[in-house]
Amino acid sequence: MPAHELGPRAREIAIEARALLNERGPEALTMRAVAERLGIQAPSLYKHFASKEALEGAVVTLALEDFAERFEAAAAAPKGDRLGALAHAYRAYAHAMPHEYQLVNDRPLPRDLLPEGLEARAAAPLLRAVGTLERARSAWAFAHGMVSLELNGRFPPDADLEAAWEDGIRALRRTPRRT
Amino acid sequence: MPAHELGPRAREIAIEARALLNERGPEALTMRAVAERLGIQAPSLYKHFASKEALEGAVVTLALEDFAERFEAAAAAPKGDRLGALAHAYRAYAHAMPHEYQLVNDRPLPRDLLPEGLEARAAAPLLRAVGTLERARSAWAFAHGMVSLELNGRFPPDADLEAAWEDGIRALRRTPRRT
DNA sequence: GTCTATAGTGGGATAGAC
DNA sequence: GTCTATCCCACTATAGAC
Repeated sequence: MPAHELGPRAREIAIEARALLNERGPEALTMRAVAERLGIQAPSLYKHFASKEALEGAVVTLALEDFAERFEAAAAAPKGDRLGALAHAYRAYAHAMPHEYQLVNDRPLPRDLLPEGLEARAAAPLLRAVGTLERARSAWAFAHGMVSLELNGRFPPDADLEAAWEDGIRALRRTPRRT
Repeated sequence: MPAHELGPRAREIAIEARALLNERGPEALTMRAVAERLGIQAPSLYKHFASKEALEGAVVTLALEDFAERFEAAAAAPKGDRLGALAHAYRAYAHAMPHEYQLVNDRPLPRDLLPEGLEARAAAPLLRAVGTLERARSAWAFAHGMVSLELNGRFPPDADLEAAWEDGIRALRRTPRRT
């Protein structure tokens, strides 16, 4: 069952699972722990989700919907530096919910468990801001790469990450050449 | 014990573990499976590595050494498009050994298990090619982001990834402004 | 350096009653 | 929708003999 067709109880479960993920990380996201958080027993969850994978799909859906809202808001607000605003929103989201970010972005998307159109909705603001598909993809790759390396502590502790972000954004802000 | 001080038998074990990782993925990298591949029992491995984590550290070391060699070779060869050559080598390495790439790059580095200087060695060719730390970091982020999104199937099946790579590289090739 | 035996942990999932 | 009881699996790791 796709996440957008969940019953009310299933939705509550997904919300708690998401909270658990964000508070304690992906390894803590077990059926047992989700159940405990809800004050029920683990087997009861299987009345609402066919498998752990299905529950994770619902969590990914909640996460993508939240991200899309923030990303759309960032695209709407500023007059001038739209790409910079999107980059800032992207980074802020990842830093606010690093575990969730990685669950959504560091592995294949469970597309069959997502509402139709959600993935495209999340991508749309960037595409509108940069104008071409190649640039949207290269800009997304830059942002995802920065976030991923940051979250995993791959840059030196004294690295000036603001400078790296600014450098990449400046390079990508120029109008891409038509091919 | 750091990976560069391994005994000969430990090194053999690490090499088999690496092969197992590359052939069957990170989930298949268990002490049992490594032992089976070597024709011995899992507990025997603990005479050579204190823990699974230590064995993984040795695998990461082998991987980084291999990557550094390829990256250095790519930096040495071409006269003209050095950044493009490095990007190509980076991508080719990731595509050749996707599981290994993710083990090394999609999580924190176990720095205490690595030979001194290896991390810096792997980064050096890019830094030399682009000249500034910010640009080295933003270019690395772009390459890592592209690879990560590619390996996880996050781009549409019909996406022109060559175009996205070329777009990003072109944007990042320009000399960064001095700050 | 390898073995056997085994401890200990934690997880996903099912059956069937209420 | 929740429960109890239970199964089955897989994994890391230790002890002690050879």
